[in-house]
Amino acid sequence: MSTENLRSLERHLLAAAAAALQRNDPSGLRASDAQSPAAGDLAVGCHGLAKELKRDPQSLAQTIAAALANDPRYAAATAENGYCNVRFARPLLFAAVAGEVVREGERFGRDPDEAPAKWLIEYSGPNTNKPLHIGHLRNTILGFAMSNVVRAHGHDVTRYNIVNDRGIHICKSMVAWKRFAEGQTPETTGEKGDHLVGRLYSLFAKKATEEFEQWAAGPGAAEIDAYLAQHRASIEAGADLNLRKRFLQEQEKAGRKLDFKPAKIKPQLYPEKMAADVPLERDYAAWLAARPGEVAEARRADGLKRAQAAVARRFEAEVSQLHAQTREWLRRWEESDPEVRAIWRRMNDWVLAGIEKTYARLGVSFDHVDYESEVYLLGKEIVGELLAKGVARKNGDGAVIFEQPGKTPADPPQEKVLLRGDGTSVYITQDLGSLMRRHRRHDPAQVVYVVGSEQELHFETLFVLIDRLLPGFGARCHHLSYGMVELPHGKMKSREGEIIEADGFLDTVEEAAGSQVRARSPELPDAEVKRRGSRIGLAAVKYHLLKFSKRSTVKFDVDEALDMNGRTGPYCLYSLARIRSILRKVEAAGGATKLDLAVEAERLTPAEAGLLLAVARLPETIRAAVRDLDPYHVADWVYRLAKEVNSWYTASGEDGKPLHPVVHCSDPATRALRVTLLRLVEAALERGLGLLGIATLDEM
RNA sequence: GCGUCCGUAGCUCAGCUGGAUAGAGCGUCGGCCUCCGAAGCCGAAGGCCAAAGGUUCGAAUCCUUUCGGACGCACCA
Repeated sequence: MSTENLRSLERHLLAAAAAALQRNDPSGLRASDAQSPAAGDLAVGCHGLAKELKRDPQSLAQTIAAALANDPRYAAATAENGYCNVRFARPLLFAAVAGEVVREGERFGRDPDEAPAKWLIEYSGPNTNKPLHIGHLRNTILGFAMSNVVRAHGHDVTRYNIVNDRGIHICKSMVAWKRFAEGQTPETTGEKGDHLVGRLYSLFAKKATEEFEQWAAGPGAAEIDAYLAQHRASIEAGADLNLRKRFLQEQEKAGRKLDFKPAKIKPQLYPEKMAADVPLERDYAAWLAARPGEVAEARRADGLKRAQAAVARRFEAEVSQLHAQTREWLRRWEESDPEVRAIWRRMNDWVLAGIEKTYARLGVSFDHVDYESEVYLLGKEIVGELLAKGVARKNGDGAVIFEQPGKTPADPPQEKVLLRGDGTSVYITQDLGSLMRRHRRHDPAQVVYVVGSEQELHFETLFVLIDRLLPGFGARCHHLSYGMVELPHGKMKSREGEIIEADGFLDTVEEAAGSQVRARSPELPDAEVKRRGSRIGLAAVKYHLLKFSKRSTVKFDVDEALDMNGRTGPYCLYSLARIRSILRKVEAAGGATKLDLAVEAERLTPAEAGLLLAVARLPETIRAAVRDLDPYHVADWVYRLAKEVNSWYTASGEDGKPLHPVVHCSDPATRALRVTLLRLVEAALERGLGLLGIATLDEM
């Protein structure tokens, strides 16, 4: 069997093209996909070289085409628009693609030219005060897929999880449990551990609000009044701005065209904008006048809200019993107080057991788990080193400060706190600790953090800092930054309970998929319906989270995620299930005859050659995904291949007869060829979906 | 104010190391189940690629400015 693959075919092509032009190397020439299967397999673009030689691209393409016409490797070569479109000899193309798939087997898709390197990839990062929500879902699915893809490229990947198991938020759940729910355990309430603790966290928020409201209605009332009086002007201005916003939104809803978005109004820009539309301003005055009671109420309520928010800060810090106790528990935790540590350990175990179950159903895993409670002390040491090296300095109250330079002359340097004045650690202290520990353990060539884009600045700082301690290492650390997951009506706010919690959401999708399976196959046993529904539902969710490039913010429309038609996970699964169905029928009919490639490959139609080319593009797809740190490319490749094969096996001629029958193909040689082709596509789809963390199905 | 990212079809998004008629899904409209699975296939309509300048033989892609949007600029994580 040939040892060639698409890439070597491409290299030969470029070399031959360069030789035809009497060039020593193919610089200035670029190989790309042909415009359509009918045009050819690949194309050599001559524009770059034409510029260099000050010649017409088309004449270069013609010279190449003429030279290739005599080369047995090529069945056709034509010049068009400065491109030389090339069709490989069929047996060569088939042998190269099939050879690579068979040769590589499980490893199909790797880059043989890439030297394996040690990669660390961190993703998921759960908190031990609540269950996973869809934000974690995007992170976890993305990180798991990325680690699969980097591994498939040929690297040695270690998957890392970081558990945020310490800090004030954990103490809130603990205080809520101790005060309001002592005695409750996952066993007594029947809840999943993470859900129980998450409920306690919400309970804390609820109790804290009650505490505040009680105080605000009693002893705090005077303080709020004082605040209102003191900040009257700005409060009224704010309330008026909100009223205007409401007015403009109503206008837009009513269909009135506005030349700017009312969603966010910059007060300083506002007057000119409004002046530009005087009728609008006049209408606003009328709108206000028409509802005096409502306007007064809105102003009052809005003002009160602002005042309360302002006063709440002091309340939390100085008055609240609940918050005081939480801070006390955090302090006791750092002092290793036995009672606090025991409760902490117990509740963390509940949460982690629950989250572990969610990972299991998602089919994701990790090689190492770091706990922030274990690395923050090392982090403090690292900060000490930075201090000793003069990278950081202490400020007046003892906090350790790093001054991060700005990016432009207009960008002022920023002071980042690495350690609080009281010696307790902050976010970056812990990351410094875990990163250093990982470096010592693994000496990785590359480190990837899968974390939302809102933390870009944080990682920039982290990498700059680690680079001062380990010169050169900072450049090997990367932040796989991805866009947020938003609900249809806006941003998720976990404190207000406006989240889609992962387990419940997965249940919904799996059930929805299951009921479709049931509708299509009424005779199926329940267990099988459940199994298929679960796979299809998970495929839908995972694909939905990987089908957009990482930068894109995902508006999490549940209906869209539930959609099983079009560019979705279930579609890809369906495509593969159909191939398998055809292959089963072939087996049942006695299998296929042996393939004599030299002869039968000539029967390949352009669509079939296109299918081969699509399969062969996995390695370069993986290369792009690793280059961009974005598994999206693989998701796209899977869909395109599924689409192409779907189109191929359903294609019919004018008479309505299938153009590419397999089971019913009367010519055994063509049948053998198609069976082989389908096996290649099957293997490729299975491989691609596997990289995305999507488990496939034989039947749907 | 400063920084990062973004503005492409009605909607959601690809394409962005400059090159062949700007692609896909959803939605809309019209076909296709005596024919290997209709979670499917085929076709149609729909775009001054935010705007204006520039660089270039050539710009959705590079540069500048303006407008619009998201995120960040905590001794929170």
